[in-house]
Amino acid sequence: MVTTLTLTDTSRTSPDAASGACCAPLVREAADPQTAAELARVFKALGDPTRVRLLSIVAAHDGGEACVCDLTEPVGLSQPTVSHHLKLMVDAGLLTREQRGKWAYYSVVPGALNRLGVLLTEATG
Amino acid sequence: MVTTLTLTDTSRTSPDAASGACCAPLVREAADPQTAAELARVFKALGDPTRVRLLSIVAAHDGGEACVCDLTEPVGLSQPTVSHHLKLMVDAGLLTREQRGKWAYYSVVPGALNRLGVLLTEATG
DNA sequence: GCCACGCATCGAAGATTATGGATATGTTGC
DNA sequence: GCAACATATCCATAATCTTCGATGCGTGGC
Repeated sequence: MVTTLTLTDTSRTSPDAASGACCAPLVREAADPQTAAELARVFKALGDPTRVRLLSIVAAHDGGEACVCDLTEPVGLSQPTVSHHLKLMVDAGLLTREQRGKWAYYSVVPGALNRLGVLLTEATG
Repeated sequence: MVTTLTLTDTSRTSPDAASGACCAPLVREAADPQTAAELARVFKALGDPTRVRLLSIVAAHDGGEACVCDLTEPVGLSQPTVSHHLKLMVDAGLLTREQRGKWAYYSVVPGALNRLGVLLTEATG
């Protein structure tokens, strides 16, 4: 059901994938509908205060990863809700999930935020 | 009703404003709830395909500005809908509106996207 | 196998959002 | 003031989102 945005690893995936380094800085030329849709999906994943906090907490956590049990209390939401938000960000290509034993460890996809940032940053030079 | 995010012009506004250069790159330390909420509001404004396209079209347009009449046809939506989306982005501090004659010209707030980008970009050094 | 634990999924309720038709507001020209 | 035009606002509807309780699924320990 999800188009697997492939913000994940542009080194091996098709270059037309998504918010990767595929396209001009958003400000240079009008984004085509498909690119806009893919971009919007990532932004939408960041468009919720809870998710921003979750992402930030995960990134700042020891080892750059955290399990759900580390996250429910800081954001003050139920475990299903936190799992739901995490899944959204995984689908958006912002987080990865790794199951180790009974725990599911989430971590920020390396470079995902950077690529987004580059897209936003106008090479003002 | 809107908190006027002040992504607009950090040179004269209070430094605690919003997604300005106020805070660590989101990945360095866990964002506090208020910062997360302010950030999320900007991301939410970008979390819609139509708005991404509108922003992109405006930015890429001649003179970096465009009126509503320039925008309805490219996105294929009604004028009220386009106006609504534009207002959302103005409230989020991404666009500015300037009325000149009968037309309302929208343009990207200088530096707004850059500041967002910096927040996302982890100073990997 | 059974139980406890961590987490995902399901289902539902409430809130928010996107969209456009009708209409109000503001501007220009007469 | 009136008419024409460009936008904004209002209202209603359909779609989507957030949230959580209940429940299912996988793992580890006994």
